[in-house]
Amino acid sequence: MGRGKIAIKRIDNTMNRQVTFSKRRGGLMKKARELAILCDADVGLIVFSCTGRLYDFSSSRLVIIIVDPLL
Amino acid sequence: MGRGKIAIKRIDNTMNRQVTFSKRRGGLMKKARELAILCDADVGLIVFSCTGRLYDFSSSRLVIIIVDPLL
DNA sequence: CGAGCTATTTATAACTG
DNA sequence: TCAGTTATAAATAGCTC
Repeated sequence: MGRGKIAIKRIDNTMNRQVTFSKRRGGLMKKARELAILCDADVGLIVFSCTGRLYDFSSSRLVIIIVDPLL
Repeated sequence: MGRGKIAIKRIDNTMNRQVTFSKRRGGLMKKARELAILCDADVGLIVFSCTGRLYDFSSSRLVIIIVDPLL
């Protein structure tokens, strides 16, 4: 989606990769939440950026336990 | 997206909810995989349908361990 | 029903200040 | 860099068979 079509492969340019990561991470989280609400499903989502930062979403009946993100 | 706009709240009609679940689950899995590839991130996604069926995606460096889906 | 079809909405790639 | 804009690609709600 967007002004150009992109192939699904690693984005080489670091800046573009960071920007895409931020935007798509937000979109994915939003859609995870919507699926949980619309369909009464339990959804758990964990995302680690390549720099090791953690982002997550979990619906109310689900718990995500991260034991060691770096292993 | 689609022919009509929908509010983000539980879909009451069972059949519609099942159809939406199937479609959106597929979309969410696809986007999780794309984020992992495009941005070199680790992504883990778990979805339980309201009937308890499990669907998941995890990128190569991540392992999802389900201890007990029903608890 | 389940699989496929589009009219629309939504997400987002590239652009801009 | 960074938040905001916009043109376009992609997802999908309701429909069709």
